[in-house]
Amino acid sequence: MLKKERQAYILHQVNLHNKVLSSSLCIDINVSEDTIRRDLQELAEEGKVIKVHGGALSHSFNDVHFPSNGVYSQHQKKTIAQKAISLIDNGMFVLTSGGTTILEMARSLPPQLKATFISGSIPAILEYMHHPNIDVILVGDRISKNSKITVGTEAIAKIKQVRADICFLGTNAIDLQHGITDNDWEVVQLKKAMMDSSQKVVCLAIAEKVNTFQPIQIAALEKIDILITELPPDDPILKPYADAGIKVL
Amino acid sequence: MLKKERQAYILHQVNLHNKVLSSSLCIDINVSEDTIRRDLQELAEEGKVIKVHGGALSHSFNDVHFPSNGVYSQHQKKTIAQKAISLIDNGMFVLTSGGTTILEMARSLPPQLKATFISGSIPAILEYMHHPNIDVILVGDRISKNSKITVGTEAIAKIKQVRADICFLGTNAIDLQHGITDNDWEVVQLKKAMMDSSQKVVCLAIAEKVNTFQPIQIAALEKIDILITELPPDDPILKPYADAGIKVL
DNA sequence: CAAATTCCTGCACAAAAACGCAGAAACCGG
DNA sequence: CCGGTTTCTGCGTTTTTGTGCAGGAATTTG
Repeated sequence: MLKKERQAYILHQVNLHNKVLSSSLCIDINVSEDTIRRDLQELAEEGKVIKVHGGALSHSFNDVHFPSNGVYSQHQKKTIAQKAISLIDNGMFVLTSGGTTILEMARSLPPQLKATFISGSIPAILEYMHHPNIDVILVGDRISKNSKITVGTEAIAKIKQVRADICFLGTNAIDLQHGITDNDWEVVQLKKAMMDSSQKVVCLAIAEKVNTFQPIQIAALEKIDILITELPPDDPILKPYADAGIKVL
Repeated sequence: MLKKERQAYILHQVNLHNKVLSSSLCIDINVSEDTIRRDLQELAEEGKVIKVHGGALSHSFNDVHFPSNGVYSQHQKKTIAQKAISLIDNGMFVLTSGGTTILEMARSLPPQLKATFISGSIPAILEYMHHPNIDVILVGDRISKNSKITVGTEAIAKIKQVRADICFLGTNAIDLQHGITDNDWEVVQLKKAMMDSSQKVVCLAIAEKVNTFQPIQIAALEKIDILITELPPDDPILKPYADAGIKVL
């Protein structure tokens, strides 16, 4: 990996998460801490970041900026993202839906990962685009402004042409009786198609979505291979899902 | 392999993957590292790539370069955008390419305008999405990271299905002899398809691009209906284009 | 205050760049 | 066809750059 490339990645991470730890960076990029420190120093001299003990901060974050209520939920999503990423190997074809959990996953993808990501979600695509080694395939069609995702028959037809290794679904609601459910008809159609086109189906859901349901069904529980929440896999809430044959992470 | 041929190949690789390693290039093309380095140096002097230790990067990496000349050029682009917008009426189907000029147009669209915009450019799509009354159709396919636009046969096929009223092309180079030209083969294919699918073809070009040319031709002058620059229509530089039958705004 | 990180300095090694040079190919005007 | 010139390419050699490592200093933390 080239120096500039590394620095661009660091900068992206800093601007994204407002902070970065040199320790985690050198694991991510797989270089020595010295290199990271030198990079941070260089970026600091150029005024791109603020170097502090143990890492660096974004310039904008210098002001006391409280990330409102998002913080805790953000942390939960990071946990989910990490678990999800462990399922992705080099060379895979990955289908993803939209949603903030997926977005968090996109942001946390390790830079050395080489894979092909397919999605119709604009925010997710933006993240994938910043990644140095990921090929991005955009599913086209009409854009639904509120979900920021492409919807329609063309999009569905395109997804059906794909044979993906794995599919990550941001999940709005999941319960034992109704399976995974949602409230946007068009998004539901899309997610159905994505499930059909993938060998493995992974649902990402923060715990507060578990055991809730929405009006429209996407799929029954049996269609799900893996369920990821921020809770430990043996949490009693998740027990029924494991019993139903779903692998819980 | 000829020098120009080699450089075109390198440029293509850079535009495709955002980076190239001189080591891998000299294996690919089967020449010495010196030759590659000399090529990269040449391309860097022409501003086509950014040379770094170990290879080269596409311009999209140092986005720091953008804001520098941005201010003045920005004003010119606003002028162009205003002229372009005057061509759009309610109910129209509009095809647009990518590029900063198109982006400026997207930002300046009057909020009451009701129209359908079709594009494969991610930045442009983001702007259209924020507009209250515009329907957005996204052309899907693989994303070229450096031009932030979808490229490939699928994208072209989709565009060919469209019958748009008007098509706006951000133009990298235009001159009397070669017509409009560009340096990315895939983008060229896309723009060709867009022109074929539109009743009217409008070229947006800041004056410094006029009377310059790039290696790959998109279309001859005759295919262009309207040319928009920031200059007044009667500027002597534009006279030959008006004489060639193009409407100059 | 003590332990654990993290940071800095100098150093060594490897990879890449720069430089000069020479052979080969293309170009060209007689 | 033929010398002379220019251009292009590859090969050593030297210089620069990037990276990791080992120590000791500085810092955070409990």
